[in-house]
Amino acid sequence: MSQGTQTWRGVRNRIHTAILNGVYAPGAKLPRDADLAAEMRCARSTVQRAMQSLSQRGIVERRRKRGTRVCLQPATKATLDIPITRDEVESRGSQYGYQLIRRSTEKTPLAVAGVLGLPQPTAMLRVRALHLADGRPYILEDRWISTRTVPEILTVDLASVSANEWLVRNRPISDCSIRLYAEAADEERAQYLDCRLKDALFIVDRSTWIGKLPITSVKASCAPGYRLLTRI
Amino acid sequence: MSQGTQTWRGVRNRIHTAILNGVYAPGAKLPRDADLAAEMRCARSTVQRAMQSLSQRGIVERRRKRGTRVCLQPATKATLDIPITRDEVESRGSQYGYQLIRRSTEKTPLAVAGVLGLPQPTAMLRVRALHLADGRPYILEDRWISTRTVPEILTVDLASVSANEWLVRNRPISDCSIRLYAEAADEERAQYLDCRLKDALFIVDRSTWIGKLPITSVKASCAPGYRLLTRI
DNA sequence: CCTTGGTTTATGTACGTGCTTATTCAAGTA
DNA sequence: TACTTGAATAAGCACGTACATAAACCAAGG
Repeated sequence: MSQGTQTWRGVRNRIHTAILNGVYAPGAKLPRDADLAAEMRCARSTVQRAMQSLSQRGIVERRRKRGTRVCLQPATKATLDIPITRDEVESRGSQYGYQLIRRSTEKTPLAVAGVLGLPQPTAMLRVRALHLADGRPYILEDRWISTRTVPEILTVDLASVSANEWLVRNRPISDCSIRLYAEAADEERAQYLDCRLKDALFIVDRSTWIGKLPITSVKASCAPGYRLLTRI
Repeated sequence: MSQGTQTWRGVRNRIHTAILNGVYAPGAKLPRDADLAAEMRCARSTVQRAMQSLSQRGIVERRRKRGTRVCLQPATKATLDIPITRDEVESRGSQYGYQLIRRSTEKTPLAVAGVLGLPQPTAMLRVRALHLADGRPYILEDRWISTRTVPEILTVDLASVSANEWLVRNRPISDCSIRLYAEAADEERAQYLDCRLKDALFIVDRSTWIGKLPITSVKASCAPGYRLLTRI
């Protein structure tokens, strides 16, 4: 039964194609799991497994008691991998380099306090650093780290190990929010990234928390030519 | 036992914190499911459910016979929703508008044939269109559609319904590849997007297939100020 | 007519069993 | 030495049952 109708993938595909063929219109309610199971001649748990996959993909929506319905607004769901920068560079076969630019303690700007959910600007550790690939600028990061949540960061030698790496390897996170956008290079970034003023930069703005406690917020400016790809 | 150790979330959290606390180092092998289940006093299937979640998040890697090991290269995994542009605009509370710019049949450039996996440039339907939010330019799309895979597209009135919408609502896809990057506005895009030459544009370059057959490849240039956010 | 509280219903979760399948490892063979 | 074969192993899957929980529905009471 490698591909048969009895496997949860098979059941998922049958339900999916039924939806795509209009057997169940967008917004329509599907039969209850038990009935589908009977129809498909499989166990309810197999239908459940199939439905789990379909709802993760945003194809159906399931609510207790309300039942299962076909999503009204289909959206492409894509998964992004944002690895540690060192790993990203090395997996491309390049030589990784890292350079600390500045380390200071400052009050967060309102925007940073805002995304981190802080009621008011707070003093945090600010770290600016440059990641290099084969000696050429790759990503310039401007990072704020909460010294309340991560006091140990003050004892780390950020000239030899990047905050990026140290945090990922030492601090669990429970929540993460990412904003992606484009921005023109200002003078400082043009200098560090070795590009021209107003060149289009790809920006990855990421904040992380453990529970409700903010850990860090980074604005990563990627050198021109950078591309972020989705996984499958 | 809403939060107890017997629920799969509970088990997942216990295993996760054990990993984070270094009980299982990166790359290390975890006990087999059955042993973990005994240790946690739960069924093996509960451990399986927990592991399913952990491996989806990229925290552990599971292979038959090889067992479960902690991932070596932790990467933040984020999920992007790319909705139909109309839905995106309307869910922000704006008025959606759409305007067809040009519709033609041309041979695909090498780059487009390349991402779609075609051995050589092929004639396809090319559609350029502008999506508007509250009457202002929002996204300019330059789309190629395979008339071999989707011949019906030739009969669709693309002046009244966007290809984006028609395809999503009428054509199932099995694979999708997305590239995100930044690019400077050229003269044509500056004109349509009502911005200045060389302004930084956020680009979403997306290709879709059904099986091995290419459906469409779009390069969407977003108006300055556009931000793509991750879901949760 | 509105509130309230119980009943019903459909999904969510837990468990244990039995079987399948990919992979490794070691022994045996050319 | 290299290549094949087979046994052992650990995850993957399917099933059936039992119970938990959220939400919708309905009926009784103020």
